[in-house]
Amino acid sequence: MTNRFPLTEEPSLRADAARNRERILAAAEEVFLERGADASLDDIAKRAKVGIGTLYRRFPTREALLAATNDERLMALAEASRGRDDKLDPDASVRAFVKDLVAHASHYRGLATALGTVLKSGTPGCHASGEEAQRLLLRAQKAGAIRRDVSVEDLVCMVTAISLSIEQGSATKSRIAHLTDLFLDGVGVR
Amino acid sequence: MTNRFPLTEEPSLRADAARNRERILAAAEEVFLERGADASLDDIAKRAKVGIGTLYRRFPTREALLAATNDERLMALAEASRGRDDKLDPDASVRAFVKDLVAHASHYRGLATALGTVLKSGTPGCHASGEEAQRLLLRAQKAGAIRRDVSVEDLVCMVTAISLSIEQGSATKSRIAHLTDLFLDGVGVR
DNA sequence: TCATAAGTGGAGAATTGCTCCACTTATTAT
DNA sequence: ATAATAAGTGGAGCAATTCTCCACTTATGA
Repeated sequence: MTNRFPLTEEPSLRADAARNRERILAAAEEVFLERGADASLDDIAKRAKVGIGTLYRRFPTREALLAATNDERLMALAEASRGRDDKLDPDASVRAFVKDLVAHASHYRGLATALGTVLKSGTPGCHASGEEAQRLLLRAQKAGAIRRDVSVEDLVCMVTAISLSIEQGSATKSRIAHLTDLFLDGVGVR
Repeated sequence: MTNRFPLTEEPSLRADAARNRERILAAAEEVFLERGADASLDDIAKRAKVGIGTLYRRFPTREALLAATNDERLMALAEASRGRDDKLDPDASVRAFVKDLVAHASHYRGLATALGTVLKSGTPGCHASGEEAQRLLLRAQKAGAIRRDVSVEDLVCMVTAISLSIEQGSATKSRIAHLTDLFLDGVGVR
């Protein structure tokens, strides 16, 4: 019962096209991981054993491809959050979610920079994690754990910032935790 | 008595080379402003009426050119901060400095992303603003206005994040101010 | 089995980054 | 002034990359 459609395309693809789509996504995942978000799209097409034209037909822009490759992970992230929030108080839920998102954005080089665009792309996973963020935020605000004037965009901005600083060199685990806590303290009530 | 050397080069350049260097910097400033930090270096060379080889000889990487074009502004920023801090309390000084830096990083598209690299480039202006940030931070920490566990890198990280979110669309003045205040609240003492 | 809509692949044009080196020019010593 | 030379110049050219276009191939359902 988990999404009957391949991933995002509603007007079901022809069998071979769907197969190629998956091949491209798998290849993109690998190549992005090895070379970062600005890897050559030709490389991805080659690894998927597909013409470059096919890749462009299915994913007109690099962002579309990035969004698609991140879709599953974002969906999982949203589900994980929903699945645990009766075990955590509102504040801790938000913290956990943000930390997950930071980990996600640091999955490979360049993803952090693209995160804002990716999250706006509207694929199911992006949508789900956006909704989840909204839900967590509201809950925490009702509980008085987070300031009223903080928006989901603010949270995304934080995650981007932390992930970027991780990318740009000084990337110790403790520093990540420090930055995350620092920023999360900032959005807390005074 | 304001720096006798062109800008950063110690082993004084030949007259024509120094002239060309200035022409490149002026052209780069214009082109970056029009087209963003990822503008074509060929365009810059053309506008400066200089061969592309000359540009590369003087600025081996795009980062070097970016750093050089931002050097003067960063120096001015540091000086402005030094010049006003007896009029402001430690907390307000830091806030003003950070807001200036955000404005600087939003000067053209792409600069925010490069800010971290630029600030590490070691040109006089970068060094001066780094020192000033350190000084302001220490002062505010001694006064108990800012948490002890906040570093200059944390501040840079904040500035990058805010500037990035400005670049990525939603860029109202009020939002900039909001984000800046939000983050600055985060680094304050509890 | 066939008509055709859907899909494919890759040649090629356009852009950009960057190197290399044959030439030109400023500077210094005489 | 002039010659020697160190410093500087320009741009041809190669390599990498993005993206378009269209002649061909293939899945599908009637």
